[in-house]
Amino acid sequence: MEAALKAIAAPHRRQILSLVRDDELSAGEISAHFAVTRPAVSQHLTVLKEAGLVDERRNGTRRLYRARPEGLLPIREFLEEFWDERLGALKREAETEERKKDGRDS
Amino acid sequence: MEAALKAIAAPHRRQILSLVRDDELSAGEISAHFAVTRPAVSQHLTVLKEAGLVDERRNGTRRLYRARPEGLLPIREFLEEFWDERLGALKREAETEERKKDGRDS
DNA sequence: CACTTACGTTAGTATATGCTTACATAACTC
DNA sequence: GAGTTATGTAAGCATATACTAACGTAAGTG
Repeated sequence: MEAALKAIAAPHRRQILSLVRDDELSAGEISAHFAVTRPAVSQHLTVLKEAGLVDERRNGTRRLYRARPEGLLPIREFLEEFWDERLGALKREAETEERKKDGRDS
Repeated sequence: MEAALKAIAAPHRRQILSLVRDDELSAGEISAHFAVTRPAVSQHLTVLKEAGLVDERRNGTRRLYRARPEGLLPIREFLEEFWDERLGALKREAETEERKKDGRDS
């Protein structure tokens, strides 16, 4: 999860992910969308690939990339667990408050 | 979302978040859980606070922190949208394949 | 009011990151 | 096989980040 989080923490990489979410694109097509140089985009693609967020497929001299949404699952699970258990904690606190207010205490 | 993503991309900050998820803790209590110095933790708390991921409350000389799970919502939404639309794209592709196989084409 | 406690803030440093330019490579094209 | 196309890799640089040690400060305590 660590790698995936760091990967999507950078705006350019999120944009790249969005680009290859629905379409499989070549490195060149991807870099055409950015102001930075092609090697910079290539480096971002490497980061995304190592984080398991994109798949790479070679076709002739081109390399085609496509999003790999499963790579985001660990992050989703982390967030959902955090969220749900926090809500659970709030609920418990509310119930504690309720008991206090009612003058009950067990 | 940018700030929240960068905030949770650092392991120490995720650990801090987990610590204050269920309990409100003071800066000192939090830093007691880490090998790094107290100022380092204090800096992490500032980052988390500015990202909207924790609330700070002052009580005498102490500062009490607690997780603010709503701060994670934008990230959750980003991930869920990404996920859902990607699945949609896969579905459309599958249907296209289906049509090809069947020899139909409209 | 001196003293302590619980903190944040500053300055400095080492490492990581994002980028560029220059170079290397692998696959098609004649 | 020489030349072109598509792309990754390496070296170098500027900025950001995570940390430490030293200092500043506001709120309680005698």
